Amino acid sequence: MGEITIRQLAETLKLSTATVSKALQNSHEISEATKGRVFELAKSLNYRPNPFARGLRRHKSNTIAVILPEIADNFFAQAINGIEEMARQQGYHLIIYLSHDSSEREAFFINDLLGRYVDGLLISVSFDGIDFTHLDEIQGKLPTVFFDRTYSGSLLHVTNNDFESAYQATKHLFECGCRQISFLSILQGLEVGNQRLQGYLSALQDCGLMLNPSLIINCSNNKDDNQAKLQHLMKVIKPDGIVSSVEKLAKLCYYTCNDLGITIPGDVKIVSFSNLDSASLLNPSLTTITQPAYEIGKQAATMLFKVLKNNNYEAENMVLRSELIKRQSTNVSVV
Amino acid sequence: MGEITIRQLAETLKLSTATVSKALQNSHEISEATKGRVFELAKSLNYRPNPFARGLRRHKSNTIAVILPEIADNFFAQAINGIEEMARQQGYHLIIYLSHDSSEREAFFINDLLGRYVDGLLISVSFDGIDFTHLDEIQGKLPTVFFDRTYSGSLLHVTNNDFESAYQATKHLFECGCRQISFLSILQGLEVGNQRLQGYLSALQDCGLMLNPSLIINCSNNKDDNQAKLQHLMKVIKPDGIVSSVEKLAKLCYYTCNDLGITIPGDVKIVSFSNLDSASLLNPSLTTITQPAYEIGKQAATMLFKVLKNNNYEAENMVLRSELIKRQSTNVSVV
DNA sequence: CCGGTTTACTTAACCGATTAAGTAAATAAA
DNA sequence: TTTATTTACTTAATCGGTTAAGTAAACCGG
Repeated sequence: MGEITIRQLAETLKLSTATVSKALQNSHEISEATKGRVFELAKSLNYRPNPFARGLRRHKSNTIAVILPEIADNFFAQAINGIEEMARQQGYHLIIYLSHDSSEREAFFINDLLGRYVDGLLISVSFDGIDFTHLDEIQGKLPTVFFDRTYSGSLLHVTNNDFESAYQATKHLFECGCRQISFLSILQGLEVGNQRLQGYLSALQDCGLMLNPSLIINCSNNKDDNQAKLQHLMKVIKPDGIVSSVEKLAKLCYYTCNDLGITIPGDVKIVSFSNLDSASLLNPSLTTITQPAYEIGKQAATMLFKVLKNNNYEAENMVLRSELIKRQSTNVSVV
Repeated sequence: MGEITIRQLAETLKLSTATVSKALQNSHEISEATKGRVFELAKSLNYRPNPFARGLRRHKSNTIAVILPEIADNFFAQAINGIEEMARQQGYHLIIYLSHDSSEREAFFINDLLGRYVDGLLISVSFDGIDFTHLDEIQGKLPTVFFDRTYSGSLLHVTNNDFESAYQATKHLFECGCRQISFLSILQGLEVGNQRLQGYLSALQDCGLMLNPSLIINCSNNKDDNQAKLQHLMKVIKPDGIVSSVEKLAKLCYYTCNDLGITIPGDVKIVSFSNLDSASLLNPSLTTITQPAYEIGKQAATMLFKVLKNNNYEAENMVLRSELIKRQSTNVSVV
């Protein structure tokens, strides 16, 4: 039993497909009596318009795409939650792509999307990022909102107060007595990474601390590599405070400290950007800068739908505030 | 500048659209010379066939849907990773829906999907589950593979050895000296929940322990409710071991024990089904039954693509093995 | 050299909706 | 009463591909 088509409705009701189509759209051209008959039959047969036919004609899919670096990360998982919530409310479908921080994959996905598949795009750009030409190509072709990880050419975006957060985190460590504060940097090519680094640097200056370049660790997505760098940091440089710009590096710190017998927060205090919901259950519980991930997703989606509705690119970029949550990993007196 | 259509290619090359279409599909009806010309032009103009037009004609979208209860959960996040990997390899798109454990939402999504939007479905069913009629409706209409959370009428599924895992976990607690072993039950209406409970019961029996019904806590998705039940459990029933059938209940145990000054693993030992990747960083580190979540997603997707390719519903259901990882929360001598 | 087959195309129908343009009947305005 | 307008439809074109059916030219065996 094939799906119900508009033609079947029309034949049953002895009407033309045009009439049925218009009736279903509640057009003023159609009499109330006819509309009633059409609605009734459509409902009773559970008629669902074929999305391909509709999409072909309307050049609209009621679908938006989300491109993320990864999903097994609390920040992105929560962000998707926010995005999905808005999409569902608006009756949109959500297609998901994971770039795994490969801009090559990202470019592949975007090429696909430009093939008129989706009405809009939400993206948090991948990091391995040298080549942004695929992102430039989007401009004017596909309504796009960047969130968290933006790039320089992005028109619309929702971000966090990353500079301020990193500043605050660094200052917090200073106030806890740290004088050799290390910064675990990542996402160097992206605005978000840069802002966090700058916040750290600015805080150092305001605290009257000299910048020691060897305290800045440029991390990557290569875990072994990061581990080696952290080992070196903890063994040789021996900072008394660490600002980690992402969650996974903080975890790596914990493991490294465990291995080396370095105690947290006794020997070194740690604060990390993180949306780990079990941060307070860690040993020791982790002081975090927690981004409003769900809200970021929600706001980014809201912005996109606004653009789609008004059919223009006018919207105000948003900056949401992260929160510094102090826990044991930066405790002054060890419990 | 609108998108390139097949007609434009045809006009440029002074061919019919039929020829171009066939050439692009590498049809034997078309000469090599012509194919070459077509491919070259298509490539140089970055021609992308309109997916609506194609879908309309072929009744195929190259898209599969995934319906999950939630995403901010390590198990599902990892499962999606596996699914996405396979989908990308097969050139399929992935539409995601979150039921938030509401079968009403789930039914709404499924109704949508039955409107010929997608080629197949991967689903882990929602729990609030009394009414499964929307799942019954799928049968024969939409190729579907259930994973982890199946339901009784499911034809194809990928699951875990949940009975065995719960059995093993319970026995592990027994071997660690526990004699009052509590079971935190959830997903009672679903096979997975039932299997876990049965595994627990079976282990009790084999260990020669009497079943004390008040040790079985029927939890829900209401956090406050669960918390109250756990408070009661810890204060009044005072078990010396707990098997938690999901991650979030284990976390709640940790919080509850913290509140009540109950020590883990001293006063009570805990083992939980969990894919928390920071389980080993918790205080104390958590003994887990860890499901191969990525693999489950991957296998479920593989099964679905097999069904789609062969255009039948023949595939062998899979049962993947979870792993019991012993950590401090079930340590016999406190470290 | 002729009928039959193969090759390499083209023509046209089709997928299922939307919508511009057309039309007959009813109603209103002159 | 006649014309203009409104109402409530229908017809047909269209979106951009796919594919069954048709065709002219080349090829081929007897």
